[in-house]
Amino acid sequence: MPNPSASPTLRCRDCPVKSCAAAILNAEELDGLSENSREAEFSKGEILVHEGSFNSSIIYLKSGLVKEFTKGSNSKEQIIQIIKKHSYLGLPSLFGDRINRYSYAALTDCNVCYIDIAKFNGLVKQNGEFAYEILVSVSKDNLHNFQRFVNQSQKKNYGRVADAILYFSRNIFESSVFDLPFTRREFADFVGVSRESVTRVLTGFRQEGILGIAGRKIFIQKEEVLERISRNG
DNA sequence: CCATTAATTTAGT
DNA sequence: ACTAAATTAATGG
Repeated sequence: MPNPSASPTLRCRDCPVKSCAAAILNAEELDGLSENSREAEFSKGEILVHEGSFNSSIIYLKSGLVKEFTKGSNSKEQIIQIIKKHSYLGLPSLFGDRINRYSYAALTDCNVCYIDIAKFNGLVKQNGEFAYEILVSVSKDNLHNFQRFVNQSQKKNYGRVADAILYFSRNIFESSVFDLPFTRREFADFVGVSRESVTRVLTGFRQEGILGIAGRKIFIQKEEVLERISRNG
């Protein structure tokens, strides 16, 4: 028996990792979805979508971590957000635009489903509950992101880095020990601080005994202090 | 396939 | 900007 990846594609109705929205769909709708989606794998570092490209499908992230980013006018990269598994990529530029406004790159190996955009739009138009779930996720992202950006813009380097560490710990990994999915460069692009400052702040935190750091491995030793730094900027 | 080495990327100052 | 370390790609067996 050759290769298992040649096995028949998993039908959407059998998918064990359906999104909240897809969980709403009935059997026929799911079968319709199956006919309009393709699975694909990406390995760490690969680009899933390039900013500026046509928007021909929506991507559902079955597993892995993805960064959503864009280039500012100074052509510096800005990471908008980290996207966890079981959510869609490309929703911000789905409605009312044919162009992807952001790029997406795999931070870890990923499994995704490409969903034809016409099919996806069709479901949104036909099924109010499906559309509602999509709206919920778009709105939540919006709130979270704006809150992060507002906080960020009001803080200095130490506060921004502390914020990001807490963000990873609480929102992404739900643990006080984790592997940063970022290079220092990416970390800098995420928090809007220079690469040098990121390492300065991190070694500062380590020297104060707030964090343990070994390469990309982080463990939080004094969460209260991090919170205080985050609050006071 | 594995082991070396060369090249590129990353981290820290 | 520069150096050292680490990661990745290329080469040869």
